[in-house]
Amino acid sequence: MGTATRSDWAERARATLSDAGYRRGGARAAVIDALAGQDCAITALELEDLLRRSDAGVGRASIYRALEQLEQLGLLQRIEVSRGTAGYERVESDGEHHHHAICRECGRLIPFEDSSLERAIEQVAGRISFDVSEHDVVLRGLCERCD
Amino acid sequence: MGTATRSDWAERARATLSDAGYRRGGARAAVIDALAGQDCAITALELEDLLRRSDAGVGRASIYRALEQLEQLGLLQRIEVSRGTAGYERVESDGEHHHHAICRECGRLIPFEDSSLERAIEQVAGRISFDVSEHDVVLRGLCERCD
DNA sequence: ATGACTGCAAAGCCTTTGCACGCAA
DNA sequence: TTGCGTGCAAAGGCTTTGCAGTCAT
Repeated sequence: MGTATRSDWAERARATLSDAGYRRGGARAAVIDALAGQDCAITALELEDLLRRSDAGVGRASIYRALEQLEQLGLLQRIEVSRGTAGYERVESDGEHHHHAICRECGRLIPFEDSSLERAIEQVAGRISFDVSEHDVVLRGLCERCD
Repeated sequence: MGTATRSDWAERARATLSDAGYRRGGARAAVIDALAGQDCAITALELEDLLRRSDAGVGRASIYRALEQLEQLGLLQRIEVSRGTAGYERVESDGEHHHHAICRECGRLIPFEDSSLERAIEQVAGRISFDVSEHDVVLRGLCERCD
């Protein structure tokens, strides 16, 4: 109970965009649907590939524009997945989220969750004079395959 | 006692480079000296400006090359300070380090330390099958000036 | 003398922007 | 009909690479 589903996110994204005054369009709809099916961060170029294979294909610029809009509305979180490349993943309405371990050898992303880490971050956020709206933790090293 | 100083870092950097078979050169020496004087992350282009003003000036390519070498030797940590731009800061030998709150309005970096956060990260590192060599925490939001 | 170090310019890569056309409202 | 949404191509910004000259060892 109370568990957010992927379709919930897509629904919320459409509603939020609508409330923000955005119209409907095929490209952005395709981007939203694709993001709804991801389990972890995906880059703009990976998204472009994915959309070219399955659906009709979406212009690269439209993908970047959609990602930026969704990020600004708090529906996506942007993280750096490799030198100079950004990945995006859904922000769930219930605040549930994970962080990433990134393998410096193969670039693989391993997601993990940790409640005491979250607690520690909340406490830090409370004691510094800075209005924290989001946070991100990255562990770097070698994954079990590359070790 | 036991407190690492900036010159210690520069000294260690020179020794580590030497041990790794690198020769001495003016450009890299200037980069090391400049980094030794920084309190927080600095980008390659900021470093270029800094060096052009004070000393003789160092080619951009040499700066990037030096930063990469120092990072690979574990003497620098690379962090994304803004969309698509990397900042570098010293890695101290005693493991002492800070993390950053980044203002989404003005881009300012506010460093902070937190021991319980470090403890939580160590525990996470211990329980996932991933060989963690470094970690990074970023808080995003508004700084007190922009709030 | 040998090969690393450096600087300049050119190329790369991801991302953003300009512009004309199409579609939602 | 209005002007947002889209796609293509071009431009941007940071970073890397090729190459010839210089300097450390």
